[in-house]
Amino acid sequence: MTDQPSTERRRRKGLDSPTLSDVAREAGVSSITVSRALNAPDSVRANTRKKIEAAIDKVGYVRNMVAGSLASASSRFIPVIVPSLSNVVFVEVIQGLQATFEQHGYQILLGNTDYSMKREEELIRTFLGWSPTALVTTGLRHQESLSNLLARYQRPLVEIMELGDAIDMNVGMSHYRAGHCMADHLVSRGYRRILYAGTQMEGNYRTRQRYEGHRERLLQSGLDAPLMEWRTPSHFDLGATALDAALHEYPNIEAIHFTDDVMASGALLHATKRGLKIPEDIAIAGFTGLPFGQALTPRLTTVVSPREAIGRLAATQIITRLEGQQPQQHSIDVGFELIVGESS
Amino acid sequence: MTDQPSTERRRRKGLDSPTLSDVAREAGVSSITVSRALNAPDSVRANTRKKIEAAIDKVGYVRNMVAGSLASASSRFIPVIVPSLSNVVFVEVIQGLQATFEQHGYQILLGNTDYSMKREEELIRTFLGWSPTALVTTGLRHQESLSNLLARYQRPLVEIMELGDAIDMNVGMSHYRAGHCMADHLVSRGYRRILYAGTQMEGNYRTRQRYEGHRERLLQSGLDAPLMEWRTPSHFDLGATALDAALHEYPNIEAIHFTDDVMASGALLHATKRGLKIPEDIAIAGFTGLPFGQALTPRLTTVVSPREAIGRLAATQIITRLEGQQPQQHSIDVGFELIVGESS
DNA sequence: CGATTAAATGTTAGCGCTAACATTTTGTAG
DNA sequence: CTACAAAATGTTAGCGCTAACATTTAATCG
Repeated sequence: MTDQPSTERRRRKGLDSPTLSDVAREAGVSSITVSRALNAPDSVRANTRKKIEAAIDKVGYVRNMVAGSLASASSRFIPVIVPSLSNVVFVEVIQGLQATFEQHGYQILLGNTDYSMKREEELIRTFLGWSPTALVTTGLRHQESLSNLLARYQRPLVEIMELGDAIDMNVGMSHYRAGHCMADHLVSRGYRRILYAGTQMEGNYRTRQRYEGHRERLLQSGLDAPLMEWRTPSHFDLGATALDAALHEYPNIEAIHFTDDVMASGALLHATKRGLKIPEDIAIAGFTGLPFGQALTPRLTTVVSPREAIGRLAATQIITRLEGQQPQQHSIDVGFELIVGESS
Repeated sequence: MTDQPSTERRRRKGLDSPTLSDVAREAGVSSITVSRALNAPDSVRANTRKKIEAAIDKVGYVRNMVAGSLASASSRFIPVIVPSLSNVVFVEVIQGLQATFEQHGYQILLGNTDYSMKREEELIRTFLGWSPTALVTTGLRHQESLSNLLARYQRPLVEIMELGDAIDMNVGMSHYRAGHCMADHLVSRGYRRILYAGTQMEGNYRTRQRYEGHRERLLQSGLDAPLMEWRTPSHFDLGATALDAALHEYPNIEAIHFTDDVMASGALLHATKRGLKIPEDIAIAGFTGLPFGQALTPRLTTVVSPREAIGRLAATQIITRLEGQQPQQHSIDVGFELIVGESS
């Protein structure tokens, strides 16, 4: 008769840690007021806010973001999908994104596709379960089912790295034009037998877009546009291997336009070691504008794009939209710059 | 009389997306069974599972991870705190962590401290609000208040990169011994006037631990252990600057032991450009074992540690514990390897 | 083949927070 | 000092899922 068994029937493990109501009780207000003090401090009187802050300290309150996200159906998470972390380019883009998002209280959920569109879709589907505030993914090409999904997505979405028909917003550059620009440089330097060489052109199709631009420019001058491709990831040693292979396959080649600075630098260093004169015996060009390419002698000719800026701009586009405004433009061309070193 | 206004009083925005119960209704089971089919497929009969899977497809169910995390008080998030993303070392460690965690369905929450212990504490406190499953942070030194917090943390915790008294578990190497090892190499090569040079030794105190080891070895042989330090982040150009400054300050110097391969490579390239012979005029050594250091001529002498393995091992330690077992050892020494190039 | 046990499924009650609406307090003008 | 609007705070009811216990169904055995 003394107990009330039915009342006590179930008990959840309930982390003993204090909750909003503990803080509220301590501060002598209701829990929604504490919630407001945390989420919109200006909507609470300074005096009340002070009491709440004291109560938070006193009880050692740690905010439960999960509960908040469930109640508000939004999580302050922003998934960022990149194809690789081995390529510095994406790391720098991420840094730009992170720096900007952090200032606004958003947290990146990093997803790595390894250049697989299937993986991209899986990752995005999983991340959607976290009620993300917005979405950032790499490239404009996706599996059809993912494109459909994204087209219906109601929150800000930025596709980065390239330019074109974006689902929502877009920050990037034209890889076609970058390839065209480098080819133009090489042709105008007087090189005629120019090889395009690199790796992973299936998965990283932007590499191939640069080749298309390159090819177009060579054809304009009535030149052939030979191509050599490797399947393994880009690496310094592969640059060396590629140079040997290229000289074997095309003994008269005058210039090699590599898909990236890593291979180009590897080739450049290897050429020097082989006693080849650069650019007299062979000219070398890269893409990306990595610091070590510019530290070499001769300096590597390359095309550089503002990688961290891509991240910052993408984040800014999203923040603008989240603040209820429309960004100036839905598509931002960050452009690129030709860096002419002594390697060409 | 037809309406029931009181029943309809409030309505939450309720994302129209289907929930577990929608799936359950469709499959003709209860929602907990659907939950089990997702979380522990083996606990549901194959037949039932099939019906549920069909229902999921039919209604287009997307799992709400937030609700699940709240109900279970655990989120499958594992925060990873690193001091920098500009240093490839940490990127590779993250790749190792991610690869392993992904296989087990855990998601990294990436935090970047910029070598600030204050920032580290802020990040961890925020991440704790996400009910993380475990925690990974860099280094053994933290703000006192954070150390106290972590000491009370009830879930797996790995401190990476260095060796010593860990709060819970530990994966790393001895930076002291690495510095000692390189100094030993240089001394045994016959160099006597050896400079230690590098950057950011306050924040990245592991750099200084290597100096301590270096210094100890030189003192053993009765040699001086001069030190030059810059405040700016490591960079190829800084390596060049450092070389000039070192030769100006210590005209007779025979060898320079740099804090990292980036500066060492920058110095090496700059020395070659200046017409200095390596290692005859000046020997150069680095730390990290980055690919481009090994692509140079002469190859850079350096110390390499298994960076991705650190990540994989740290993740494995955590997984082991989450599976209810005790890992073989709480502290794992991944060691390091001296790579002797032609630069020393 | 009924008794016993194990496996599968169901019922109920929250997890800790915030949206939506309700009420009280404060500020301001006449 | 009242009337009214605006600002601050409160009440209530979930968000969508899973822990804990309850019940049903299938499997095993003498």
